Amino acid sequence: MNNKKIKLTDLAKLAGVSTSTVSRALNDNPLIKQETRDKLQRLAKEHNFSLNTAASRLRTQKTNVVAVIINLDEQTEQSISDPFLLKVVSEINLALNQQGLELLLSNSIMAQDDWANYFINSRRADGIIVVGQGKNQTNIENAANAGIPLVVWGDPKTPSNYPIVGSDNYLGGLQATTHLIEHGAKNIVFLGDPEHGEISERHRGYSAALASHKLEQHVVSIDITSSSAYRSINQLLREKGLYFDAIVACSDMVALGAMKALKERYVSIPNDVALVGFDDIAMADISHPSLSTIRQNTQYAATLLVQKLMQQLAGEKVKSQVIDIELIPRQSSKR
Amino acid sequence: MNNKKIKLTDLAKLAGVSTSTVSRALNDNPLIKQETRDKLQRLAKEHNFSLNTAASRLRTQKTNVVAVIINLDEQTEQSISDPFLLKVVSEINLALNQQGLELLLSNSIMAQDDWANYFINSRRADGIIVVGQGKNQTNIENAANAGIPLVVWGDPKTPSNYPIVGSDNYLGGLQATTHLIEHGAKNIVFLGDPEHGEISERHRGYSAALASHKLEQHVVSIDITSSSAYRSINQLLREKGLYFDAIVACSDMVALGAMKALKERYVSIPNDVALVGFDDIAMADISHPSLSTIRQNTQYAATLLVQKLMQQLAGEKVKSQVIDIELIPRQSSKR
DNA sequence: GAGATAAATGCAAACGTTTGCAATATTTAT
DNA sequence: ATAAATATTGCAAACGTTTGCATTTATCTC
Repeated sequence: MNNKKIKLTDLAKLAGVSTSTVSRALNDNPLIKQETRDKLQRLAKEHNFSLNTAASRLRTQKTNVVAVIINLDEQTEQSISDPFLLKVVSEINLALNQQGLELLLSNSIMAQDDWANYFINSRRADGIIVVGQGKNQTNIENAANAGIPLVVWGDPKTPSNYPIVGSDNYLGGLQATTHLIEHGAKNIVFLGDPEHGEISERHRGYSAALASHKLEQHVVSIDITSSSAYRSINQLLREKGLYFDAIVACSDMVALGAMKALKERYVSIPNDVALVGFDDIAMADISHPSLSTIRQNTQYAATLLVQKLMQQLAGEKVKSQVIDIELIPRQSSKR
Repeated sequence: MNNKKIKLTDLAKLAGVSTSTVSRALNDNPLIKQETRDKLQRLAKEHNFSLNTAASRLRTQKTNVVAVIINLDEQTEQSISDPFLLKVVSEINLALNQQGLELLLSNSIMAQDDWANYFINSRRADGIIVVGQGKNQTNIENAANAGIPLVVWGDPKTPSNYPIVGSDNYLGGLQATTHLIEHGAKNIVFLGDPEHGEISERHRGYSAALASHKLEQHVVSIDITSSSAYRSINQLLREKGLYFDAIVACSDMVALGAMKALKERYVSIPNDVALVGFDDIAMADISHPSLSTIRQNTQYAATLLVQKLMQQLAGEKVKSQVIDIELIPRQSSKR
């Protein structure tokens, strides 16, 4: 490794041209003759030179960084345990990179409350992608009101002054429930917290499906974790017995937690209880019986999130967008 | 939102003090009277002011950012599907934040090959945490040789000129295998790629356990994905029948994939085939039968990784460190 | 081949902090 | 009360790019 850190000026001296030329050449500015550009880029590579991003950011007032905030509910440990959220982040990372943007990962510890100030005013990032609406939208709303580029992964039907990209949760809930009904279910439990952003829409879909078949609701409100599902189904069976014949779970992890409780008590799936999850995480296919679920197209969602963010960066106004979901029927609902 | 972006100078004017004083006050420099500090910090908050990180980074030559590189093997889709890696990242994020550091997430798309140059020379980050050794260590070695602050999550027993934090994979493999032998297994399959960094050590442990009991090896080399495991176990059963009575899997996801294949063919777990995984992801406990596994203490690992990185940033030399693993016996190996 | 147009390069002023050193205000010792 | 020591604050020069404008060089046009 060389003794001193080389900078743009040094490179310019070496090449016998001005710094302007080097700067433009390295940024592939067509003002500079192709030949010169090539030569300088080669030189830069040779000398292991990289533009100092701190300096360029200061000068250009752009960072090419996007902050991704995993918006977890206060104490629910959803983030760490649920592969789905992390998968979304992973897809966003890919989508950002394809646009030459970098991803600053953040849970809500650092950012505290004032996202606009912490991320944007401070020039840490050019825009924000929030993953998950959580129960409480005030943080998001404040950021949006501050007029910063912002996109949210969540339920796109939620009325909001910021763009939300997400699945058609209502339809998802509806389809999942209808699917179970069509397979003969009469007493369908909804397992999940109907207060929670995205999930409340799924619950609405569930309600609608039941209503149109004159069936009764059975809502069991729990945290979005498999262990919470496991415990509550266990308790239910103990205290009330098997009063239901199907479950619509608010996520696959929740469904899998429930599944375990059922299997342990020798409740047959899908014969005694049919089951549909939400998300289509890898485990849904791997579990046995495999889990019927509503697939969310995270990859498409990620590109859309990034696209909408970039449009905002370019000054355009963008709107929420609903992404189609898809029912993936597997063994857990086959009778 | 205000019309103009306010800067340090403006704040200084507002308060009737010099910029030096404001700068020091906001950085809580004890040179400044406590009273003044409080006043200025309050003023900053009032005016929604945040230091421009681009400027400070340029001036201080520090970013307080750490790049985390998910080091995935060329085409294996491990990263996206395996919850374990993402959990590690999540823990690292937490550990970094607790130290006031931010996390720049990167898969190897952006960074190309020259990590030192891309992340450090360019002042994108102060140091690098690499998650996973992969099959090929040259990228890591190059970065290390460039003399940049670097820590790797991997197998700490790998000889290297950079510090590696990771579980005692050899012992893990040994314990998993011994555990199965003690429960009567005679023909134990090792399911995983013995060429791969961390896994090769697990394989060595497996070999050692077999050797000391005079048992024969059965290595089935596969990608680190559940679907790959599913397919290969299926194929094995079809082509060779049930010639084994236990499996040591190189990860939980792999174990779960295998489990599915077994269950589908009505091979009883653990009676016909006992199973031990590696990682202890959430699903291990939720699967049915629950999966015995070797738990990796990711949380401790994360704090250690961050600690060692910070020591390097402070100029110290640090060494690799082995983290204890723990056998978690569950149903999949109980006979 | 001269004048005009277009292409390529250079000059120098920002961008918004931090910090060594100098300067001033405050306290302490005598 | 004065000198010396200490606690606070201010001055001004960096940090390494980018970019509008001026300048030089090459290419046309007639």
